[in-house]
Amino acid sequence: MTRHNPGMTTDLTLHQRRREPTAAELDGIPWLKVLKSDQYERAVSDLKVGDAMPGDFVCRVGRPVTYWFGVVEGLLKMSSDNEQGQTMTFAGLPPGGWFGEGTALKRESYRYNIQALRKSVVAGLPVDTFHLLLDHSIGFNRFVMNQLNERLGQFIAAREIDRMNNPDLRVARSLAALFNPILFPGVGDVLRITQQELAYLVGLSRQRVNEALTALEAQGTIRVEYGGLRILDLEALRSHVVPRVA
DNA sequence: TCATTAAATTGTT
DNA sequence: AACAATTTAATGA
Repeated sequence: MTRHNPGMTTDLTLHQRRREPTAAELDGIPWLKVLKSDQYERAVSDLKVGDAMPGDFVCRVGRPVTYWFGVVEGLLKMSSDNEQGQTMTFAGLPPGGWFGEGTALKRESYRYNIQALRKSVVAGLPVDTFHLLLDHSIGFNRFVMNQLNERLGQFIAAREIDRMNNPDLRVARSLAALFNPILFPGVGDVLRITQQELAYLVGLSRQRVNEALTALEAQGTIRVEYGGLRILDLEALRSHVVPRVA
């Protein structure tokens, strides 16, 4: 697990900067496409979006669940505070990612902090609507099931990443997670992330991340672009073993 | 639309 | 951590 202290305390985005979603934003919400017209209408009318500024909290540990959240644009991080008050970052959340279905299902309280790493657009579906869709839409159930299954795989992979001491491998596997097309269909071929942001997520220095990215590019699995990364070979990122540096 | 300037990001030590 | 180089975004004529 990676640790760092952002030291910011802002309020929940959907409570503060809430507004109606635009057509383009609705288009970026993957599960809307599986709904039948009446359910679609209901979902769209209940959906809210909010603009999150860097450091803003989308949700916090212990707060009662109000929404099922998704990333429309930008980059969020999922983290948790340990006893010593340090922050452990579990995962980065790029566009197209929806999370918290576990807690939404059980109507519990949030088990993670979700915070914006950069200016982002966050969407939220009220829990009641979430349950309504679960009760009436097979397509929605299938989406959520897929989501849960894929995320389980991601968490198992994350534990392995944590044990790895090779920074190149850590970066590669973390990137593979961010490029997961099932969990984050909004990402596509180019992931918008700075090397500094990636460094925060994987818990390495920016220099070391830069080095790893250069190696991955030389290997032909990604291409480094200004403010983002282009995926060329996802399978290689997931499994390919980076040559040991000695 | 283009040129200039500021800001952000990257590459390197 | 610091710095230079590069790329993008913002500004205004």
